[in-house]
Amino acid sequence: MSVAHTGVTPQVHGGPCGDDDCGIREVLDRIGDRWSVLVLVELAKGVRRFRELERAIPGISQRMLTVTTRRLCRDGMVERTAHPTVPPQVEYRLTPMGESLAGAVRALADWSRDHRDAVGEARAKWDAEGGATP
Amino acid sequence: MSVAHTGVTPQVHGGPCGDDDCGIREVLDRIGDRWSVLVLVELAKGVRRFRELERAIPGISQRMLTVTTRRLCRDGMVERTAHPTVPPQVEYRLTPMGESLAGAVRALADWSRDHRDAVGEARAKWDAEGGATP
DNA sequence: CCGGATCCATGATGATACTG
DNA sequence: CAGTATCATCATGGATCCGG
Repeated sequence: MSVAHTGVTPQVHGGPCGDDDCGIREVLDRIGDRWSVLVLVELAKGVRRFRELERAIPGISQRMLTVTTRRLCRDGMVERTAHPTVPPQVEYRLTPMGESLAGAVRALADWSRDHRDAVGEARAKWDAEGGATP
Repeated sequence: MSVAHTGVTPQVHGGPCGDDDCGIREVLDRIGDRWSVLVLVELAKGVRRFRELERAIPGISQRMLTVTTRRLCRDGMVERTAHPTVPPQVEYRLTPMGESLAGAVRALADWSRDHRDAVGEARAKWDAEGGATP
């Protein structure tokens, strides 16, 4: 893709993928989209309001923030608290399970940071050689 | 992209994550697609040939397997060895970096299995309540 | 401020047929 | 066996307008 999307919800085409899956697709179907992890990481820093999340995550649109938070709520990762004030005030915070997931995600992020350069080199090499295998 | 959020709040997990997205998007842009992790997990079991991978991953098409393995090769996760025999014989194996990534992915898969039920319940509850905020 | 609803562009994926 | 090529499809996500 440049991995832009990847279904967040199980696609209609999804295959059986029985036990070979290791359940890995389960998570990726939830956080593999463009924004979920970013919201997760931001909320791991503390309680946030809608507008705060929007400002903290450059490039996200109102719609995608709504869609993403809602999805995370549905999956039990995020808790939403609306105060009936004027103007409206809504707070988002991670549930214990959400915190747990954020921790697991952070491990992967650490891996990414540690190997960023190596991946870049491998890619540059591949591109320079035109995809051959010398 | 630079982060614009106002203040860095104390970390919940102790990990700094101070910059931007912690680089988490970097990995997800590589393995967040539908097939990469499945190929990764299968190759973590040992060397595989093209057909073997195809059979081991239900639902993947020839094209997507080609695209996916090639991408993993380009990023330095997989090594491709073609034997000039008849019929052709091509072997794929993880590089050390690929093994490393597979390990990190396995951790996430473990999380997934451990919380599968909890997520299912949360989702069922949400759906039953029509997305309300009880 | 916090969204919901709609239209639309894009790109990942799938199906199928064809080579070496 | 191990791909390559081409076309069709459909979710994802962006833009925008509207309402509470």
